[in-house]
Amino acid sequence: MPRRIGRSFFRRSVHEVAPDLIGATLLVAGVGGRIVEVEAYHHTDPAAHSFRGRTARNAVMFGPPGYAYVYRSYGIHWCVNFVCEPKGSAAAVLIRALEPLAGLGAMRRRRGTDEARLLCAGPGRVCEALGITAAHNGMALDKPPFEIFARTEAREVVAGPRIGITKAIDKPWRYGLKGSRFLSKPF
DNA sequence: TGCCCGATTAACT
DNA sequence: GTTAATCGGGCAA
Repeated sequence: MPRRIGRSFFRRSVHEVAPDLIGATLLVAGVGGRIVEVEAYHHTDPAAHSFRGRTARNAVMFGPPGYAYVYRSYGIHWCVNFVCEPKGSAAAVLIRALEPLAGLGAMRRRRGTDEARLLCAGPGRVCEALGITAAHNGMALDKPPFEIFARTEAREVVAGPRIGITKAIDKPWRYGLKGSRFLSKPF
């Protein structure tokens, strides 16, 4: 049986947690799959929402690790992060893509497509497929509806520049499962 | 208050 | 390759 990830998993550097999440399994109310792509953000990082200090939107990032930070992107999509590091670092890992494994029917219905590769390839798509909305902002990651299981097999992680940002674009803080066909973009 | 831009996506040409 | 959809944050005035 896979090991359930607890809150202490997230109380480390965001750059340790991020690659460690590659290959882990994320479920929301039983729907989800293997995490194949994430990005790391930190309050010292100009590209991070927490860079300019705490606001109503990013307040969860400034709280304790092991909680979900969900925000509205471009006024349309939802994106989910896992808050990391001791409280105050305002660091988080953005979940960018999954390999769909559980609840495929629900994902297809929510996403309006049958193509497995397009169900969870991108942060907005992950949230739509898993039914994540503002209602999940601030929820604990070790309690329902969230379930996260540690990876059980060795896997090769690749790193590269983050996507969709204009600041700190040189930082190689995007991590992915090497060779996965479920990435939002190849590395 | 008003204006611009963004950790995006899908539907265009 | 380009663009619309749509809204909160940041900054200028």
